[in-house]
Amino acid sequence: MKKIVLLDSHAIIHRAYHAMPEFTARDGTPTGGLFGVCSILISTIAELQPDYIIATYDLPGGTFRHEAYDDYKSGRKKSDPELVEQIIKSRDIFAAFGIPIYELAGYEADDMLGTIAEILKQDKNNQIIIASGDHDTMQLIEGDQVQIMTPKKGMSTTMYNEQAVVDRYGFGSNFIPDYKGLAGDPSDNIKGIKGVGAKTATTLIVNFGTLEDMYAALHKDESKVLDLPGITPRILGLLKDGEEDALFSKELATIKRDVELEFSLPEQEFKDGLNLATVGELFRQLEFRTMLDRLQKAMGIKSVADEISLSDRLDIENVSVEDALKYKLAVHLLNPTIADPTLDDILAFTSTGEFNDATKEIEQEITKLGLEYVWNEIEIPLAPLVAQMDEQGFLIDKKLLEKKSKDFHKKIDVLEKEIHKLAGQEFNIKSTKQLSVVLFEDMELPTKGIKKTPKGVLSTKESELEKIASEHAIIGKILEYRELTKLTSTYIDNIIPMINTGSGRLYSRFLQNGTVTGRMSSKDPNLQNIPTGGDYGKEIREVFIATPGTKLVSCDYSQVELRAAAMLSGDKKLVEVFNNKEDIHSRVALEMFGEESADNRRKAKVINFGILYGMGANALRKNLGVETTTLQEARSYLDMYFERFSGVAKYIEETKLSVKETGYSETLYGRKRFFPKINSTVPFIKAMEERMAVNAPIQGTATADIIKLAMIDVSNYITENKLEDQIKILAQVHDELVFEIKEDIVGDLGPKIQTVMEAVLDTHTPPQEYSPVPLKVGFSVGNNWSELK
DNA sequence: CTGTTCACG
DNA sequence: ACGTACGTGAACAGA
Repeated sequence: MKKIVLLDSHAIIHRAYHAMPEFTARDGTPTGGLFGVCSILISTIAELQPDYIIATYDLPGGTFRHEAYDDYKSGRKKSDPELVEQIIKSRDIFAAFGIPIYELAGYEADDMLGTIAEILKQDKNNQIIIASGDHDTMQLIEGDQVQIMTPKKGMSTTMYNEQAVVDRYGFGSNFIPDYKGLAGDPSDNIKGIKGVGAKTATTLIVNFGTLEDMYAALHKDESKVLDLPGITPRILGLLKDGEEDALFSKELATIKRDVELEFSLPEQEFKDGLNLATVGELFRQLEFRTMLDRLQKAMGIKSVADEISLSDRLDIENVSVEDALKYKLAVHLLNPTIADPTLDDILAFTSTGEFNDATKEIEQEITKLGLEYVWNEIEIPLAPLVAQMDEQGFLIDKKLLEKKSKDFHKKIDVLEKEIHKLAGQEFNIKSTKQLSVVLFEDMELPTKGIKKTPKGVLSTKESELEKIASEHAIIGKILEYRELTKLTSTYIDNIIPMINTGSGRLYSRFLQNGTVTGRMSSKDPNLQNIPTGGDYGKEIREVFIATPGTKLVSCDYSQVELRAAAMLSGDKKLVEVFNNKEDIHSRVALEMFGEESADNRRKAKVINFGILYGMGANALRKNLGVETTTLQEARSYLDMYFERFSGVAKYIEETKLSVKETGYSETLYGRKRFFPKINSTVPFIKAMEERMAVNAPIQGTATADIIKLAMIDVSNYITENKLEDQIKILAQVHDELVFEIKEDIVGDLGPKIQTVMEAVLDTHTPPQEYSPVPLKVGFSVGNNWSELK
């Protein structure tokens, strides 16, 4: 079975042009319509996975229909020059994709579609899908073999087969020209019979079939027509008078299927003929940065957009891929605000545009800033491991996930109905704007103490809605609805199509240089924010399963950020607590409140985490609970903490001072983050820079340097002991590594990995003085991700 | 595209 | 008087 997609290029471009904002490239050329065409093309590829794609075009100038009828399509506005320009350029897109174009003077794209479909359907092994912007082409539908894909609201689409046409019109697709002959089609300025509308036309077709058959019957015996419901003597008169109009209109509305054109399927299937380098080059010219990535996703190619364009360009520069990657890592260390730098970011280091000149400059900068350690000992050795992790993927129980999708949708439907009932009206609960109006204007719920969004609308975020939860039962329902729709759309429905149909695994992309603090990030999908908490979170983690014969293992660093804070600050008590293996939150509670009750420990925990982020009194109060804590109390807690843990206070002050002098703060291994606005005269900006400057070394030491070193050491352990087939790293979640380990060896290997991870500071002596603190790694085993931790 | 909300560490 | 606790990615609405 071959799936062949026929594109009505004009319809697609018109739709794309009007649906998209007015993009322009840097040189001012309009590209919005072209962007839309690429998007539609890519989503069509993703959805249908066609074996062949063929495009058709209208040519400028009249068609045989204009010759027959002066007013054909005369009601249409003339196209904008911007649109015309993009129609011409759109041919380049199809050319780059290797999609053949069919067109013929005197005929419309529809006639090409009709003719090509007619030829292709002779082979019953061909399935033909006509992607069209409007409903004109419906008449070409035939059973399930020839179907139409038309746009729905927004960018989504609907498929029509024969049954869908019958459901919609009440008759088969072959009667659509007859229908237009009677009822007309205002969009093409086809008149039909004046006074005959959709209802009458449908009645007549259902009873008589084609126009010709209807008129034959009518000429024979008018009473048969008059017997039909809704057909009055007046309408009969219209039909008799309009016979010529009707037959002419039908002719205009009939798509040709026998245009003389030489057609043959391309020699290669679409995916084999596609040259990514060519398409990539076109996207670069058009400045569509994300498009190549989307195309590769659509085609199920597991590789990175940048890598393709990179290797493509490297041929020209004669530079190895390894070198390019290595210097991209260096560029990120020099300017961590650039996430995942490109070749251009490397070349920006020199005015000559020569790769080799740029590398000389970059190396000097790395040395000057003392970044050699992070670059050579952490980032470079890590790169191949991240690539391995990307390729490994995570096995998913797709059946179970699909079942959960159904269950969750059922619950959502019930909640939606309840919410609409309680509100006394139907509205889009997902729209914060609509929700705000319904709750605070229509239902007049109290607005006192409810914060506004920056745009001045009353906020509907969870923390605000909780304030009025007791006022009305609808609030609880809304919060539950939110939770459920969020989880369902993000972690169920959007994950299902990302599961590789061959391996059943889910492949995320981990970026080793994706964040300013040196942390990794994960995307498409993000495996670092899969829900943990609650019943629903558990349900989602259940579908991440171990490959048969293996177990999932999680090794997570316990309180690694607080330990990093201890190492960096050298605070006596903090270091002592970790060295004595005490419970840090209890100890802080004891120091601050004199006793370690459960509630004091909870408070201490909030304070501990807040300190890491540079929290102020207001924020502390909010997190401890505004009901139970006054601002005074919050202030005194902070004062007390800094008094008892004066080493931490000193570290914070010293960090701020040194950032003002050097412009950066740094991690234990010398990774830098730069703060150009630290001396800002705007108090808020300055304060924010200071908080970030204090947090960056802590976050960076713990969840960038240490975990990255752990990945390297674990990997070395695996290679040294030839365990490559026994254990795989599946994911990194900042302070946690998730592995898949062969069942029979997991009992031995698990603890070994744990030991390796706990030893990273000993294995890699930091390039600067610090106060050593032991690292602790937790360990858990299970058959799915929900059983871990 | 931007703004809002919310999932994770 | 208040958007002032750090770092992410993603979905959705609305323009």
